[in-house]
Amino acid sequence: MKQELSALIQQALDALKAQGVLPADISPTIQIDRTRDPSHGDLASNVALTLAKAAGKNPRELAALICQALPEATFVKSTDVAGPGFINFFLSEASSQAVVQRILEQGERFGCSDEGKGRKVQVEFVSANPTGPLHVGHGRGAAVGDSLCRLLAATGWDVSSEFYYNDAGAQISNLALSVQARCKGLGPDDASWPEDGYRGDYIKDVASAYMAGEKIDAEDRHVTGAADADDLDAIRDFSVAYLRREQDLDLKAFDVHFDVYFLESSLYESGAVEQTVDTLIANGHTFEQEGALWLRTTDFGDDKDRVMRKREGGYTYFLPDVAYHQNKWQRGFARVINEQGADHHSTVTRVRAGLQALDAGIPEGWPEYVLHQMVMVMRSGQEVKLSKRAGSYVTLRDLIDEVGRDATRYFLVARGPGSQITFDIDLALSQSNDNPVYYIQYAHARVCSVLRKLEEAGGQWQAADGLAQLDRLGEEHEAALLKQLDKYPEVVANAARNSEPHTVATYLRELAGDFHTYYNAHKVLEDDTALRDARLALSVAVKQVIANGLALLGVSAPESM
RNA sequence: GGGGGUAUAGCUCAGUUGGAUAGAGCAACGGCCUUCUAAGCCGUGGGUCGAGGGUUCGAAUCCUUCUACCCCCGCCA
Repeated sequence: MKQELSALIQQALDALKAQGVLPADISPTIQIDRTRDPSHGDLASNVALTLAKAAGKNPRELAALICQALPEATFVKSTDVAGPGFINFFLSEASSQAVVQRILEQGERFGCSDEGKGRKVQVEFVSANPTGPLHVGHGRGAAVGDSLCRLLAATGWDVSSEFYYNDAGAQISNLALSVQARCKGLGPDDASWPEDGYRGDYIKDVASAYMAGEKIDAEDRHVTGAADADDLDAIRDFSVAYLRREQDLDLKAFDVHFDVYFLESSLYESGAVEQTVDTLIANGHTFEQEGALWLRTTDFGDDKDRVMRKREGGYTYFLPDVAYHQNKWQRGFARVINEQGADHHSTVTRVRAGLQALDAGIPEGWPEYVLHQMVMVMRSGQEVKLSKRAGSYVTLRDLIDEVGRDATRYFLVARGPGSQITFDIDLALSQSNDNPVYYIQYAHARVCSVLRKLEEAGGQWQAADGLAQLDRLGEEHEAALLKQLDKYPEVVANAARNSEPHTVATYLRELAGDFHTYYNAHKVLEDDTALRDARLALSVAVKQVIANGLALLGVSAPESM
């Protein structure tokens, strides 16, 4: 619709140029916006404002001239010059109502687009090391990352979700030692408890499962407990598999799925890390100092140079990071989006710098990052500290079990990643109406309820009947709904393009609000069957869009509440 | 000291990429269930958009200088 209007304005401008009213050498980009206030029509353009100076006319006068020069079009009912010089467009009822038909025809595909054109995109998120259950921060990453995947898939991208972790580093030896200590009956307060060991109770569970010879099936590995407290290698393998499985269960309960699990250790095994070092050296971006090998990341915008190979010979985590992203590049992803906690933001410049230094033709802004801020957890008015080592943090599973998946997901994805959020457990537990996810789901359930009511009364409704009567939708509340529904595909496209899933949540809140208002003001199941059919069509369209939108957030759309 | 983030109603947050009179929810107050689910609706009150300067027809939004809070700044990941 915006495109059609834009074309009309272009024609008007051309006509004015031909008449000599406008200088021939101007070529403005024509901007069309949705209006906020219904009295401003449905769509508006500011061309007259942007062109006024070049045209040497005052904006309102110019707007009037453009209006007069606009060709007739069936979908435009009227135009108006308003405010400082906006051109307001009032669409014909038929063209506003047509959105209902599009929704009913396209069903769950409504809102989808082909913007990605089948190109490959990867979203890496969560990427927690297997040293403990997932906490709320991981939950936020999971909610945002998974929603991004759904958005990208809906907009025509070939999406691959990826989970990256380390099963071999210092953290993992630490884990193995902790489990071993538990196997031997030690506790965190004993003198011989490993320094920096993991103190959480879950370590005890890992130990007893290991000693019981349990068989562990994680998504990407399978291990049986050797029940030998002296075999540290066996303990390590078992512990990693056990905690990976725990995380899998957390993610499954959250309805989050990964296509690929990628091991940091594989980068060493394949020689990718060595190759990366060699390339960086060959490209002349490195230097040696005090026995360590450095990469001159300051050449690429970093604020200081970084060590790649330590004096004692091992690599810092920075190097596998670069090797890993080179690997992603080689896999042919047009876009890579890394969803991480904001505490990792310093790696952004570093990794990009490393990739530039490879001189492999990787774009400067690649990969993209979505960084989410901390999640503060409150209980009884007090902050619960998130500390893996202390083992006293609130796990994602706790929240899902207590609050429910839908509410947890919605809460974690409904706000911009940049905003710090406070997860108030008492509030979430209190079953109060504070959580807007119910508000949205309720709108969906209400439509289902109306349909059930119709059926109980022996009535029937078919899409075709409703679509034939769309011109009966003349109420103000109906106009507002139609306009809101029409906006949906744009919301999805923008959310996917800008990696902002929370805008979908905001949109759904508005749509649900519009529907509740409408529902209270007008009866759907009218005796007048033509009117009834039209309103049912509109209601079913609302139900469809809510279901589509909630699906993008990974939240269910219940038929009844 | 350097880098990043944030600052909008009492509280939690939106704000359509620079548009018209800045919006929701919660909290407060007042109304609406013999009629499709009241997890709902309607109404009232509540704001120097952190502060100053700049850019222009027009700024919560862009630039700049401050202030406050959070995160990062290791040859840890």
